[in-house]
Amino acid sequence: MVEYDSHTLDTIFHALGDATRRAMLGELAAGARTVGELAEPFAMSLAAASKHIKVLENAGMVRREVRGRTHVCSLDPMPLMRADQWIGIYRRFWTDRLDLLEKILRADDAAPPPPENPSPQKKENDDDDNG
Amino acid sequence: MVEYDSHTLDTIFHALGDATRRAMLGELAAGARTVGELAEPFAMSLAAASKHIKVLENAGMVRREVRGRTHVCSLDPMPLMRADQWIGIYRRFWTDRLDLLEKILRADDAAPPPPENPSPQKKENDDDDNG
DNA sequence: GGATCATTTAACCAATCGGTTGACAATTCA
DNA sequence: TGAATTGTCAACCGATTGGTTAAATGATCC
Repeated sequence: MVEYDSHTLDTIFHALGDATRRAMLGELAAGARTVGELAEPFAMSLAAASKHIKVLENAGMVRREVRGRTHVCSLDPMPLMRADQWIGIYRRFWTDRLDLLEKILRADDAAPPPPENPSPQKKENDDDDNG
Repeated sequence: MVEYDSHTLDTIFHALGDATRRAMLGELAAGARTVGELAEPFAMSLAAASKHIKVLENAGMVRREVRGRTHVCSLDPMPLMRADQWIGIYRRFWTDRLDLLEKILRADDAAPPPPENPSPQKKENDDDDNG
């Protein structure tokens, strides 16, 4: 059984909740980068970028190797794996939904279209509650 | 090609970055719940819980159906699918790492231990660490 | 109609966030 | 040695967050 430390997930998801940090991870996916290289694409001070990197580092997604006066950062994917595992609990919900959609589309294709029913009331398929 | 609207991902990951909200999603995975039911397990005011629900709703993960004076919430998994797709880009990084680890462990099992690797010195804790 | 229930809204508060600038530390180069 | 490079740290700022309480809204019950 996978154990999810909620504080750890807090920091992981919080780190992912910022486009700058996600872009930094994307850059690191292509290989190791110095702090300056990671900061360069963004219209912000080096200090601000440095803070973002620290957030990623605290979340465990970035490792840092101090090499002389430069800090070389690299991706550690394990926290992303943790996040993926958490989300994975819900995978069946969207696969179920997509399967159902596919089935409906296929039936639509084969049969004349049923009368439109855009109302919020659920009709014949109200047995798909997820309980 | 999947397109990732960065603001959407911001709100999704931000919504997931709070243990209360993740617990609410877990509850909703078991079926629809009223606002009061969702709020009940938490040591906070109903108003605070209502705000959390609104964050989830704005992120698209919770749908609300007003039924008389009660609001019935249900899970919409599609934003979780979006988050999963974004994280999925990095999947190969951790699977590669786990594959490598497995290979090393297998070799370790069959042969005498190789010289320590060049990373920062770790105390040897090679006791039964079941991954 | 009036009380009660379910929930939102408004106003407020302290803490955190994401950014700035300026000073500092360490390393490298001339 | 002195100057430039690389990056962090500290202090500050305005916006947002996560919580509170009190009041308001709307539906239901008697």
